[in-house]
Formats: sequence, C-alpha cells, structure tokens
Amino acid sequence: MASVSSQPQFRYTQPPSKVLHLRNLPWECTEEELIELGKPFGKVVNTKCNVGANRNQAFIEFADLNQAIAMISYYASSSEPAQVRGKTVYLQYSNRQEIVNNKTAADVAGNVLLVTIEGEDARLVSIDVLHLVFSAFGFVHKITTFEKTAGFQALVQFSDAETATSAKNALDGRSIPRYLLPEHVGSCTLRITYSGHTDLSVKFQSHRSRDYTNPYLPVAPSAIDGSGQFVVGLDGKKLEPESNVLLASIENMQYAVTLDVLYMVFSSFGPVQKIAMFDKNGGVQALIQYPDVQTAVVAKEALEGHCIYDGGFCKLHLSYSRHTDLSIKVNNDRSRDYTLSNVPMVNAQPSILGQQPVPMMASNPQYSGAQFAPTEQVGMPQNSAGWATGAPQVPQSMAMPMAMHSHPYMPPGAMLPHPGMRHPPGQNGPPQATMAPYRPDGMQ
DNA sequence: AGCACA
Repeated sequence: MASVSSQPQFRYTQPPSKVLHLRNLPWECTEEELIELGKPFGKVVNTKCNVGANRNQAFIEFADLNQAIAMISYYASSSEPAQVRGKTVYLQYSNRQEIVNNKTAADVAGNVLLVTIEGEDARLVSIDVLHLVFSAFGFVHKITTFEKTAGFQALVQFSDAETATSAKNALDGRSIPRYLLPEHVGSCTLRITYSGHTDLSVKFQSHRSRDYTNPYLPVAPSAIDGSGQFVVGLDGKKLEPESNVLLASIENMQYAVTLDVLYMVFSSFGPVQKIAMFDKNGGVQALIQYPDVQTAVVAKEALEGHCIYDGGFCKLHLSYSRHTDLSIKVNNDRSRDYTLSNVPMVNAQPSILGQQPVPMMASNPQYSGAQFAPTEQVGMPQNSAGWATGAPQVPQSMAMPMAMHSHPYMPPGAMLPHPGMRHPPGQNGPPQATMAPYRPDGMQ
C-alpha cells in the first residue's frame, strides 16, 4: 500500500461507524455500564472497555449504523453529556467498522486455567503441589507446565468453567502455602486467568505434564529410570503415581520406631486408617493408609526426607504404594486397622520387639513376607543415595517441617496441626509422644 | 480527553 498519511490520524469529525469510541471513562468501567449507556439508542452487540494506556477508553458497537448515529446525534445536541458514574464521557465515531477481538481468552470463563507462578523459585514448584492446591476445588483432569517469557506457567484443566472459576477466585493472587514447598523455597504467588483451551493434550505422564483421567498413560520415555518402574523428572525427583497408601522406609533407625510413633507422625496430616510394618532388606518399612490420595500427598510432601527424631535419626523416605486398601487381619504391634474395633487384638511381645515373628504375615498367606509389597521393592533403594536427590536438604537438627498451618483451601476436616518435633528417647525411656493425634469431628 | 492484540 502506498502511504495515505495525507490525512491526519484523527480528524475532527470521523465518518460514521457502528463503532463508537469513548474516552475519559472512569478508571474501571464495566461492560454492563457501556451497554446501559448505549441501550437507549439501539442494540449494543459488542463492547470493549479498559482500553488504552490509562484503561479509560472504550468502544461500543451497535447492530446498526443508524443506532450509532442516533447516539452521537443525541449527545451532540444534549445539554446533559454522556456520563458514566457521574463522569463526563466523550463520544465519537471510531475509525474502525467493528470491534475486533473484544475479549481475549483470559476474559472468557472456561474450564482450563492459565496459572503463572511468580517468584524467584517458581520453577521449584512441583506439578504435584499444583495438583494438590487445585484439587481442593474439584477433580483436576490434566496439568501441563511450561516455561514462557511470562515465567513458569501451568495449564490446569477442570471439568467445567464453574469449578475453574471457583479455583481462580480463591487462588488468584495468593501464594502457595509454605508447608507445601521445600523449606528454602521463597514465596510463590499464583496469577490466574482463563485459558482458551478446553482440553489439554497430554501425551505422557512426566515431570511437566499429567493426565489424571488416565493413570495408565505411558510415562515419558525420557523419565523412566533403570528399573522401569518410576518416573523421574529432570530434577531427579520420583514421580510415581500417587496413592492413598504411602510406603515408608526408615533410614538410620537408631531408635525403635513403633507403630504408635508412626501413627502419631502420620496422623498429623489426616486420619490414618491402617498401618502395616514389616521388615525388608534388613530395614523396617511400613505402609500407611489414608482415606484419600490428597492426604497422602500432603503427608509425603511434608515428611519426605525428614527425621522422626532429632539428630538425623530415623529418617523417613516415602513413596507411593500401589496398594489402595491394606488388608489388616489382626491388630498387633506391627499392624493395625484404626477403622475397625472388632479386629482381634494380639498382645505385643515387647521384649523382642524387633525380632518377633509377625502374626499377620504368618497367619495370612496372602501377605507372606515375600508377597506383601513386591512392587515397592523395585526402585526403592534402602540408601538415600540417588533417592533423595530431589528431597529437601534438611538440617539434622530440624526434624519436621516448621509451619504446618492450616491449608487455606482445604476443607475444615483436613486442617494440618503442627506435627511437632520429637526428641530421641532417653537411654531407658520410650519415645516421647508429644503430639495430639488427628481427630476430625466425624471420625469414629 | 483522542482508537484496541493476547
């Protein structure tokens, strides 16, 4: 096109257009106010507000040119200027014939949210933490994360726009709770808009993307470790499928870790339904069952790599079990079903605590020692080398995470009391139980 | 108080 700049950009009188340009609007004028303003003159088919550097301009598009002309004509001769919130608004024909792209995807409510994680350490926020945070509002179908100029971002897909909206309203501008983040990680604030997407395409379960509707989706080839069992993210963190049952192995077990101690520690995050302890590879392991995956995720995130006792003793390593419901046949000092009161109780034999036969295992062939947890054995190194590379580096003196404040998004029953820190038992005393077990109101 | 893109 040849230059046509013989005409000034703005002429005193624009040629008529269905679109009117408004200026000098109050700071945050709504679409509704624009419609109210134009309605007496015709049908407003489109608007755009908050235009310009000062966000004080707007456009109104009428169905017919005549309607736009009517509005301009009226205010041209009216003694009362057009006003919004008492402020005089100046009108003229726009130099365009229609409003284009009135709404960006970010303005249209949809079932997928675009989440920007702000903060120095935004990249350290795991997809699991995001999943946990957003799951408080409804089932999260899929999450993808990616790096853009805007920073570290995620797309979070809900079932519907209503659920997404409730999450957006509750979380936009808020920070991820401290206790969900590794201790050294700084504040991470969420900025949330709607995404134009309606269904994310997740090809693999990986450290960058998850499809929670399809747990059998293959894991990314690049994220499978030597055992072929677990997903490993770029940060080396294990990303095995989440479960309501945690497998705990205890490193540096200088002090006996009893079932009661485990119950106390894990009850801080929600009702513990069942615990089964067993010996494996010369160490002690335990399966801890929660009623739901979310609680297990919180407990795992909070406890992984931490020590039950001060001084680096009894360091916990947690992974997700493939069990979903433990079969506890008998209550004894190594296994317990806290949901039942009619399970036979077998008296513990305290004198040989670490060596006694395990009645549950012996009496129940289904849970013979070899069969009890075969899947967890794979990829579960007993030493911490290679395992805890992604785990928070915890000072030896700092056993449990500090601030276990209540989760602002979780239902009241899921509040997290401070688990407290235990000190090693004295030479002749049992571990001190300082913490009140979790007791939601409805729990029997 | 003067024309809009993510």
